[in-house]
Amino acid sequence: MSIHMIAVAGPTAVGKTAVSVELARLLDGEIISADSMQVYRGMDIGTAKVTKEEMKGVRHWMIDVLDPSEPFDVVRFQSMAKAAAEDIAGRGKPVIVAGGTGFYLQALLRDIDFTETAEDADYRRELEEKPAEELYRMVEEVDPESAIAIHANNKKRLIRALEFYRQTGTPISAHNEREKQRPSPYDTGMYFLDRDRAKLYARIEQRVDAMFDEGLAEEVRRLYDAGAVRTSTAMQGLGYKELYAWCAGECTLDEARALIKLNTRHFAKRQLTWFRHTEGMVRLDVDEYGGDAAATARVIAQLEEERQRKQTI
RNA sequence: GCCCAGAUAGCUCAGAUGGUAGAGCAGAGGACUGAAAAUCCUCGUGUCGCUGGUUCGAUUCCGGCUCUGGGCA
Repeated sequence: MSIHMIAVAGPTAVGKTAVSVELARLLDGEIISADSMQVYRGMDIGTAKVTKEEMKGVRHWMIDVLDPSEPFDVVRFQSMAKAAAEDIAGRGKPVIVAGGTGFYLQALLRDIDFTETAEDADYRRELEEKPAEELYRMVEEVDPESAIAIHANNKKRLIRALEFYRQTGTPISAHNEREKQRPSPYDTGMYFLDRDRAKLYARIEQRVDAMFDEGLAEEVRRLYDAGAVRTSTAMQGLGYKELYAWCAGECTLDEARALIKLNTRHFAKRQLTWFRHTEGMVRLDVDEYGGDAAATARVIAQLEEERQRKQTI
């Protein structure tokens, strides 16, 4: 029997946390957080990390598992989350994957194969120094398919394509194609929360203000004083990168606050683009349930039951 | 009250020696398979404040009015 997973996705600030906790209580499940920033210890306010009270006794995984100085990426997430899922399922409980990082959700739910390769920091550094046009020409050379798929200005993805080719001797486009065909090995139901755009944006702004009231600036200052590195994965987090600039004396606190609101809105929009286009994702408008987490969780539980019943027929 | 400068896209502004206009930001849409809260792409028609006049034609020139800055009283 394959592992039963239920994904609760959605843009930042829609209310995923509360819904996932209610759902876990309803189904007696455990939650795996699919979030690239909540894994870091000491980054609580800016990541809107679930508090002990909000957990309501539900066990959470993938939270506070790393120090901000450590790098983190999909592969690492996938292996850790997969182990957690097996642990939970091994005890006969449903796995609830909650989070807004679409890429992570996909990696776990579809069990994408990221062929294990050794880090090659030197090669990457070498590529980073080259202009985009040159990288693009190199990709055209070894992997014309990727050259079509990746925009010539997207250095990050061009570098990855080159890196992949050098490490495996095969084009990443072929690998991607293969992974795309593969169906999920799990029994998964995917739901994403959404709500009126204007309301979502208003919530984001209110939440940023609330974070400042709770001491976001001080939290980042603490990290900064502890020697956080600007280019680290942790410091790419929303709220952290802007306030890092403030710590470095590059802008005022008000400017940082406004930028955080703006960047968070942009981020929410990107998340929505991802989820809307994910095959099998069911959209739930939380406004329809009066923004009530328990009610929303009940709807998901019901849809899940129907989905599973249809499957056995 | 007088003088000066403005009044153009949601915001900040540019522009045409008269032929109905364009950037940045916001906003919208999209991509994404080892940085993903990252990285990257696409999308700009609005009574050019109102009203007379000159003109084939005015948002562009001239007059008046309204409003907003600044200055003088």
